[in-house]
Amino acid sequence: MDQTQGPVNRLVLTSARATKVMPALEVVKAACSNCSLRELCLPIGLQPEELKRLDELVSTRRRLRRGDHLYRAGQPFEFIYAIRSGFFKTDVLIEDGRDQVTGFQMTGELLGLDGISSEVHSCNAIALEDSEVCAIPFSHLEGLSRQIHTLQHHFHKVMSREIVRDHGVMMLLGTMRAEERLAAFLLNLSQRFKARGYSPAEFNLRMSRDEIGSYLGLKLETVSRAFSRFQEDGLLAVHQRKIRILNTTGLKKLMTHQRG
Amino acid sequence: MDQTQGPVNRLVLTSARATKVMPALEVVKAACSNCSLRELCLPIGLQPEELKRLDELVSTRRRLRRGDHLYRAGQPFEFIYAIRSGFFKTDVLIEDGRDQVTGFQMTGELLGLDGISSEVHSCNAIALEDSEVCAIPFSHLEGLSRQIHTLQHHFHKVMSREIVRDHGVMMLLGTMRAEERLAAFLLNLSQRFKARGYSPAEFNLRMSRDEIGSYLGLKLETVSRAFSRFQEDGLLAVHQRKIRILNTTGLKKLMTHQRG
DNA sequence: CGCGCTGTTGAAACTTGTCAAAGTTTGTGG
DNA sequence: CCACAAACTTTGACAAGTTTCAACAGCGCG
Repeated sequence: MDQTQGPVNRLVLTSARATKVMPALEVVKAACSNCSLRELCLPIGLQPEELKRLDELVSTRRRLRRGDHLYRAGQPFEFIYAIRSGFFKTDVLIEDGRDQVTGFQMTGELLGLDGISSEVHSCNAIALEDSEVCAIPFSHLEGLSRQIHTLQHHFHKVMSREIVRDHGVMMLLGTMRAEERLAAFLLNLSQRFKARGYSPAEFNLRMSRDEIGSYLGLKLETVSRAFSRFQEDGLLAVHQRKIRILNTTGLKKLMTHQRG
Repeated sequence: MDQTQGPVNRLVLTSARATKVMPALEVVKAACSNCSLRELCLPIGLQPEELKRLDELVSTRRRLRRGDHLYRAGQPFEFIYAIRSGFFKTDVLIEDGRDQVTGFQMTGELLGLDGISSEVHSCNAIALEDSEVCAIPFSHLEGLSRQIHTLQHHFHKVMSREIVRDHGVMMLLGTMRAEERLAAFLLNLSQRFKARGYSPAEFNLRMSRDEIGSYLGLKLETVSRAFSRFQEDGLLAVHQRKIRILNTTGLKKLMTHQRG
């Protein structure tokens, strides 16, 4: 991630809630136990002993270049992926050619949960910048989570969180108008960058206006106009994909403003 | 469920009342092993021995009248609920007063998965007709699924299926226009009724136009107009909440029709 | 230095929402 | 069992928001 500002504090937290600060950072090897993301990712709350056993699962690392597919809809499901670095989008396609971005995923988040239900991936996952993921064989994960209660519970929480997130997006798509959607989108990104130790006020978008539009159920022109409007109103400074939030409260107010 | 046509195959939806009337059957107890839904619900694929152990979990039954809340957003999460009979909706509310229906659930489906992530329910679940559910203490379910591989895997599939379903709704909300959304909605209901042994062509809607609209991201007037249009075009026969699908292919074609 | 991709802006067209009124059904209490 | 109220549904006319189409600007790359 080439954030405009590097990590301002060293990680960490899961949801917007728990905050914890880790002072030192060891060298990263291909193991959860010395991964800087362990408090953000799957290993949350595990004991050192348990962590070691998780290490054995995460055998494979995979590097992707910008534009590469991590997996495609229709491919057999085998792995859950944890994002070590980088930025992804997932999208679904239907026969008639329409498609929609269903999410943007960043460091510490899991990809592939959609594949469990039918043993086949139901969406595409595409790297929006050079990225690295840990591939976790799902059957092994199930095996280990039968042995480690904490891991099991945490995994269930992650899946549930995804469901709750999706409900939020449904809400956004179903009830908000264009500018409200974009405000909600930016505030969400801001919060997630913040949670990862980056500036919540200034960041680079990894996705195009078209991809934002697809995610928000809008045409790219509408997204572009909303950006312009926000800039006119002094809420943002926008230079291409570089965003600076000037007025967070203003954005929040706009987002929750009753329509009409 | 007062379907316009009873079950067309032998999948019997038992209520306490129905049981009394059927002398040949044993009295229905609060157990999965003699529940007619066991092939639709959580116990799929379990061995008789394993089924017995699941029985011990499902201690509580709960009856609800039309309009009753099964749970409310903000309440502590403790149970997963399996619908034995009836029909539910879930909805989310945000501060500014907006709300959205996030789903309609029927027999054999699970409710409450949203609560796992934060130990608190994130939406309301409301009965749209008199209903009955089995309450499954989630911690027990986790415990048992650490012992029964099949149960664990099936539960993961159910959660994943919910995620995939949500992606479908996002697609619908993000890319489809009003009539396409309603067509998709009706075809989905039709399919689910069919899976339960009811007529896929003729059914009663359990929800109001307003609730359909909320789910589809439309105003009730728009839903009403779409129904009228479908009727004019000979796709449906609509009498209040009673729907008869006259032309399934027509609906499908309409649903997948490119916009423009 | 120009080409291609991405983003911005304008005007017109289209879809859906809003407001309003009237029709229909359901539920309740006399 | 009827009458009335409340809730729900339908329909029309108009307004608002978003998309579509089109032209152009800016940036990055070869």
